[in-house]
Amino acid sequence: MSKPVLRADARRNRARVLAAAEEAFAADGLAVPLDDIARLAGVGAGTVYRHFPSKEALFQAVVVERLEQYADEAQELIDSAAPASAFYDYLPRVIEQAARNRAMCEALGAAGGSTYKAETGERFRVNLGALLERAQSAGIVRSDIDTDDLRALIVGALAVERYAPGNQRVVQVLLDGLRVG
Amino acid sequence: MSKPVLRADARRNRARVLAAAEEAFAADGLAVPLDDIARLAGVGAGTVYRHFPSKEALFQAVVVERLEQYADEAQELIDSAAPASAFYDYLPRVIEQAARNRAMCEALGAAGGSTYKAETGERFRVNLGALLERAQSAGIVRSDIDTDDLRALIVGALAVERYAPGNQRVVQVLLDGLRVG
DNA sequence: GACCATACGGAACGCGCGTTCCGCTTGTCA
DNA sequence: TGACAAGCGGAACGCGCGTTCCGTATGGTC
Repeated sequence: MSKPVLRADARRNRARVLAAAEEAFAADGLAVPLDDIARLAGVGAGTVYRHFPSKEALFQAVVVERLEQYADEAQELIDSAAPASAFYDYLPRVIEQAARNRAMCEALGAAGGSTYKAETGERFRVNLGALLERAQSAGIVRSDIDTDDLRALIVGALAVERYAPGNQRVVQVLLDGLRVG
Repeated sequence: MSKPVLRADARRNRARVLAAAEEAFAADGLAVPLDDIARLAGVGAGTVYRHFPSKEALFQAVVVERLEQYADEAQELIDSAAPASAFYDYLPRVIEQAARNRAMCEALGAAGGSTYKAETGERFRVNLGALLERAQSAGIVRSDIDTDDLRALIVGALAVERYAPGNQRVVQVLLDGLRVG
């Protein structure tokens, strides 16, 4: 249950694998062959499996790391920015970042996220909800949507971005739809 | 180049394969194994390949058929309904139909549709554009978006529907974003 | 009813990829 | 510095699936 203290080379290799996975998954999503990740990391396939029980688990690790970053960014805005600007700063930024990252598109878009969604990215969800509620209280965002609706909208925006990269107008339509009517 | 006149059983089997493919692709998308389709159609795998050069081609055939239906529906509304109601009738309907059909979600969402998109579904695209322009001329839809933007929005809506099925509110946000601001 | 091109079924093939295994290497600690 | 556990690489395995092949069946025709 605890950490049996990793050997130095093991620690180094683990970091390499994570970095390689981050890059490879971002570019090609879950579809990237695990051997490619191993080669990119400069290790053998067996080494990857020493550190992660499965390809899926490695993917999870990468995704969770990113979701924590997103949660951090949200937290900063919650702490320091006005409700209105915080919300409308954050949303396009997260959408753009995630759209450039196929791993995040697939992870966020996975219908329901069902199985393991429970704890994964909970902090992201909570902070997203906080940003939303503050914006709603400030009267700048329509009040008939909740956190899950917003998350769904982000998924939609990601699909749009992947379909027509860099199309500002379409994402703008989404944002305009959120404003109080 | 022409039709060498199909034998009766061949014609029957071709129809069965198409029907089975329609059902299977709708449920599971391109991921469904071709053997499953063959079994569902009550034929052998070889028979499927006698009628379609590849699984991908069969998928295409199914998708094109559906796109023609969508184009037909658009045409009817163009011919008989007022610009405003035509547009806002059509969009949710197509979104709902396509969302229930994984094949259509994947086909429409395929980034760019690049390779073969040229002619495939062109009639759908054209009619969609007509509905949009009429609604814009009537002053009921913002004028800063074009047909491709609208198509991208549909892709986004499909992603939303698949993520949170039956969520009326989210699709409503999209539609509201389209109205003149 | 017989002939034969057309069409059929499903076994077999090839390939890609996730995962496992095992003989060898290397960091660690006394 | 020697010994041993921890870690490593990459070959090998198993499986799923798209595609092909070929011996058999059958609809159309005279």
